Amino acid sequence: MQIGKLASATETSVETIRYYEREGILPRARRAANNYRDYGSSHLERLTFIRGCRALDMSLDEIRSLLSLADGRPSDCSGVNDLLDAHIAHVDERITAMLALRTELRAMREACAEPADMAACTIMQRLRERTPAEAARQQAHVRGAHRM
Amino acid sequence: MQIGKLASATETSVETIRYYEREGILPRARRAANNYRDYGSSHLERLTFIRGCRALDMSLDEIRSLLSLADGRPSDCSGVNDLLDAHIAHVDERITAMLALRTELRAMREACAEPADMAACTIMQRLRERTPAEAARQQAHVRGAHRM
DNA sequence: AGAATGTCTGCAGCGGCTTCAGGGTCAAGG
DNA sequence: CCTTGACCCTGAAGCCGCTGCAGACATTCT
Repeated sequence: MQIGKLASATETSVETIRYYEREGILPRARRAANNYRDYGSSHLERLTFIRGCRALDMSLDEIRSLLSLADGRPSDCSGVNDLLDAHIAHVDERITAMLALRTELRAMREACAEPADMAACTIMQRLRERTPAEAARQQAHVRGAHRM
Repeated sequence: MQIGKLASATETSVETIRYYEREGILPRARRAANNYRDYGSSHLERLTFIRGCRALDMSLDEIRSLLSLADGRPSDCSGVNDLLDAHIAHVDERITAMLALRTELRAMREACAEPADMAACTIMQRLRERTPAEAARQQAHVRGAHRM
């Protein structure tokens, strides 16, 4: 199977597949005589798995962990459960932060129901008056990434 | 005011302030004789505004728009309202996506309540069986960025 | 004089791609 | 045989919003 077929079969772009290979998350394909990548069903399965995890917003590192847990010596799946729990907790945090954000945004927006003069615009006023402390309270978990 | 003081007054890192200057979102400070940046109250206000917007998860481009709306010829604030509406809509989309994501993750996790054999782990099974179509449904709005 | 602290510039790195430049390969049609 | 077009290749740069680092200069304190 050429890369284009694998791409359409998994609804992944060709570039993303090459990126996954560079990242070592998708094993290298063997090459045909013309140097084209040649994929088999194991690649298809692996990539399907990866894309499924990505759709659940796992990081490539989380996926790597999952894959190595799966490939490891026969064991129970408690490591998998733990990883999922941690991921769910992370998603929870983001949801909480985003809900608080929305509440605040809506409150601001409603305070300025009918367009006023720019100088009198309550939205702009509130933005100007924000203290760092207020601002800081939000910041933390809004952004999606898995940084710490 | 030196950059360090501005940084602590706004709870922003020194590097971020210099970054904002490079990006042209914070005007350049005049320089003291020793080439140190020297900030006044207008910079403090501007940076406070910027950080407030960032805490509301606006992109630097959105903030730029807001600032140019504010600096533009005396007008009403309907442009500001529109921008806020668009931003709120965007936040809504992300929340919806994240809630769906959480529902799915929880369902997966619960299906594998007590750790089983890896081969039998329902979590791993579901990850393996995911179709691209299923995966695609989520993808879209989970990620935070303002790309289209 | 030396140490600690602050500032300066410029550049590289993060994640997860996406895009681009500049090429090679191959099957179908004229 | 030659062209067209669809596919493939590599390597590097760009996206966002920072963050961190290296190496140098300034200032202040002891």
